[in-house]
Amino acid sequence: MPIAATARFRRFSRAVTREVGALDTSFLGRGRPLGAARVINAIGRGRSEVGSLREDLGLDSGLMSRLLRGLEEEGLVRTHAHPDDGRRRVATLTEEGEREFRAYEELSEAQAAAILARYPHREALLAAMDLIASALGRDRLSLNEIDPRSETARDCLGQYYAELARRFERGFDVARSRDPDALDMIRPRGAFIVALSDGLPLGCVGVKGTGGESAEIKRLWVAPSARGLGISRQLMTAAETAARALSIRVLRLDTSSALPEAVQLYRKTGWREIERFNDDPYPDVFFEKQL
Amino acid sequence: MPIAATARFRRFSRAVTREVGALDTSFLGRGRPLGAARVINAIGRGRSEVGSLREDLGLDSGLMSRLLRGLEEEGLVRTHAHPDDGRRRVATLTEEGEREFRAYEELSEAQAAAILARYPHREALLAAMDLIASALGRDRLSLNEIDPRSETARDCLGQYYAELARRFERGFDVARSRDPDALDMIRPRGAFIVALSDGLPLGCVGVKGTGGESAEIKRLWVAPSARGLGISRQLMTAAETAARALSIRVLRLDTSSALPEAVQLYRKTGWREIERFNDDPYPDVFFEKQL
DNA sequence: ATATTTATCTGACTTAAGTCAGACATCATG
DNA sequence: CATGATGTCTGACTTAAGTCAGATAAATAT
Repeated sequence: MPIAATARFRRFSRAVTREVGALDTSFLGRGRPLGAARVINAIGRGRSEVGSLREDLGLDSGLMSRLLRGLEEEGLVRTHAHPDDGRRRVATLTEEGEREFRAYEELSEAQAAAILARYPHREALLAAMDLIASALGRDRLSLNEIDPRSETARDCLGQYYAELARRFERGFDVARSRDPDALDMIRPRGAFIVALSDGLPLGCVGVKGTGGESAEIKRLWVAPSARGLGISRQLMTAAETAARALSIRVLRLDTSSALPEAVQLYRKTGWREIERFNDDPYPDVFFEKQL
Repeated sequence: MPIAATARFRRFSRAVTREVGALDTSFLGRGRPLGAARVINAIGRGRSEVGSLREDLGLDSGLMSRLLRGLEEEGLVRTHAHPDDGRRRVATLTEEGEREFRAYEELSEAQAAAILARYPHREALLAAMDLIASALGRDRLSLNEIDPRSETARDCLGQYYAELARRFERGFDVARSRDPDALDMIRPRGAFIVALSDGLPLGCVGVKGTGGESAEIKRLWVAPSARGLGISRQLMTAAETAARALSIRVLRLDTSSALPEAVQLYRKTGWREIERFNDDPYPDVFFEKQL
């Protein structure tokens, strides 16, 4: 490792903890100690079982318990036994707790906006932040099957089309391509999978079913900031698993020699190149895989 | 502001505080509370007056005092009165304190290396980190006059030459260019100034004197990760100030139309384009400024 | 020379955070 | 249904961090 690398890393670490770290350690001025504020936020984000809360926040069970009692007394949280296991407890926010959670969210948004407003070249700064967040958080990636008509899915697809437009010499027009019908990518015919990191979509893939034993892989995309982290491979594995669960026996896909990384990936993961099987004007390479 | 910007920022902030922030809040396993460790590090980095220590670490004077007493008892720190002002106190590390400081540095380096080792595409990751650190730390930039033969200066110049080689169509060879003699960029003939952010050099500029009333500006360079933050302008201002202090009345410089940002900057800051004044093969634009 | 300001220090607090041992109820298993 | 394991809770601690009101001594102003 070159000597300078750690120096650069440490400079980054200092700059960030000074400017950004304060954000996470601040109580955001709501008159509540950090621990309690963190619990409210964790519950607000969907962590509800006490055990997983504890793990998430890295707290001792005694401390966790006391924090929850405190929030209960404040009227922000209610706890009840887990329906399947009376030992475990589940915490939920009361209406007032929800309000408090939203107040924290708004303050946090406002702080983020205030910090960003201070710097020029915001897009470059954000792109660098995306890259770092993706690299650091790569083991926290979650693959979720969602509705291809949902906002998250449309967000991914929009970025996918924009990228194709940039990559193809003649541009790309969705209308001219065979846009898979959304219903073909919903169970039981097919599936649509997104890779989420901390809520932000970083990639997607669709399995477009026909109702029979064959299906097509469509719309494989990974955000530029998250490339090189093996996300496309994870997405493809998830897509194949989903296809198997749908009793699909053979998968096909079309792609383009203008996307060499994609072609490479398919070659390396057991796909066999086949003859053209459609008359879509954009693709010029075709693959098949038996499951 | 687009809605997504704050979400991206917050994702970054979470990822970073989780992975990197822990570095700064950890005691690095030396059996000493964080506060004391931070004091050792601040002194080791050259903060010695108690007042500036306090400001740097953001501590109450009582707390600061107690931390210093603790470290004195441990035999790591010695304090004595400031020679010019008996009220102020100056803290220095004892030999044992120095050892302790180096131990912290080594642990911190090792942690940085361990984190970096986990990620592929290290150069891209580090470039993103540089960009962010420069943006966040831009008000912490310090301009220092140093010896052009020092390691820091040679580091800057090396990057400068590498950049020229990339930018010029025919490449760049230092030997073919009129490399300013280092002695001409040291007082009393001239000066060499670097911009340091948290110890890392982000830019440089040289004032190459002749011994008379005129001098040349040479080697203006800013690290790619730190462009667009106004550093070159700050460097030029510092160079002009240094030139005035050396009783120089007229500054000249040569540059190239292959470096449009530089040409732009000179035009905007009171420089007048003049005729070619040397036969260096690389430059094709020439400027002059009366001080 | 005296009064005021400034930099640091000391003592007496508070608060947040975290640890540990044991209590208690519930679940899984023979 | 007895047994041990599991998840949560309570009480009794410790430690780190930080606050605040003076005390003290040196510097500066009047």
